[in-house]
Amino acid sequence: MTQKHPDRVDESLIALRRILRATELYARDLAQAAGVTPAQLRVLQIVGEKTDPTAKMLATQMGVSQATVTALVDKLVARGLVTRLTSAQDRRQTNIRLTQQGEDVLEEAPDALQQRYVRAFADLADWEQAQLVSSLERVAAMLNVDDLDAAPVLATGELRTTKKAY
Amino acid sequence: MTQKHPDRVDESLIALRRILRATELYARDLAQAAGVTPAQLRVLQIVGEKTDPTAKMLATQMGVSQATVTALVDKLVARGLVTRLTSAQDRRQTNIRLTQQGEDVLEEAPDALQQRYVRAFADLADWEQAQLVSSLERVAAMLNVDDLDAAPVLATGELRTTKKAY
DNA sequence: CGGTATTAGTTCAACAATCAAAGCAAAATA
DNA sequence: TATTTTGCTTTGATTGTTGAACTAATACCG
Repeated sequence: MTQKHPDRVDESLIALRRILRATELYARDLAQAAGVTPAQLRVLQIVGEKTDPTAKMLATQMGVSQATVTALVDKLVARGLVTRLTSAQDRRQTNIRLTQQGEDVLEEAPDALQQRYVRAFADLADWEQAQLVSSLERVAAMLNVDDLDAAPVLATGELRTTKKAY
Repeated sequence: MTQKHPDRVDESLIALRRILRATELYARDLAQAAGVTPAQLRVLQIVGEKTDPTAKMLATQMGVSQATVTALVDKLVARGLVTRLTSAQDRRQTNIRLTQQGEDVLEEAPDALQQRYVRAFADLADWEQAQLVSSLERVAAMLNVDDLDAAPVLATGELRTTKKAY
């Protein structure tokens, strides 16, 4: 395929990088405002979205080891933001649940970045919204890590030697 | 303005989170493959992009304190990947420069994620590329990224603009 | 000039995040 | 029942991170 605008891939990468950087930097301020660390806030957010996730689910979702989740949950328990519940179905499992205090912390987290985004999104025309969703989902699919994980060994060597001039 | 499709903002947020998660998770694998930690790889990448940045510039770009940069650079110096140079103009400043070994590490980082993205991007039709760039830049603007110069680098993968060899 | 303030960077002490390895208890399997 | 697997915790170690105190160089101001 002929590439008419070789700069575009750079432009898209730059925009992506700016998005990543903005969200990453903001995550720290947000966590600090919530009175917890960024990693702890991530746990709180996931626990708030799912219903009583297990430690395993948290580890998978966050991409860290179970040992790390144990340490993080320990601290959240010590702060009274979550509780551990031994699963009735499988007593090896531990469900993590928000306490009222934990819900309050999530509730009061002033997620200005997301709010600003939501507001700006709402101001777009209908077709612009549709296009944005379509583009973001396409990028997400293009970055899909699951596919990378499916063939890790093949990826490295094959992709590096492939000279895909564009 | 009337919102005809209230689900769309959620869809876009979900897609954004997938993008963030994919890049974050992949960053660790990439750093491990490069033989350094994620934070250290970020330093290497920034040093590789700019020309002899100061510690202050690194701290600003990464969004961390100078003390953190000092610690990170210490380890990279110990591994022989960068060197410290006292600035001639302002002898308070320290410029960080890649060693040959540091350049090698960057060069050999098997950034499969970015390569995958670039290849997928290249396969898009011309108008699709244009739409994608437009959407991503719009999102970046919506996040109010009045940011400094972002390099065309995705997560931890380096884009070699001079060679165009993905 | 000389004195003071600012800036760049390091050091230090403390805490948070992270993981591998080992261990333990419960469930699954044979 | 015996063995294996699974889910989680504990332990021990390393890295990342910061604020505060410190040094050195530059800038500012009378």
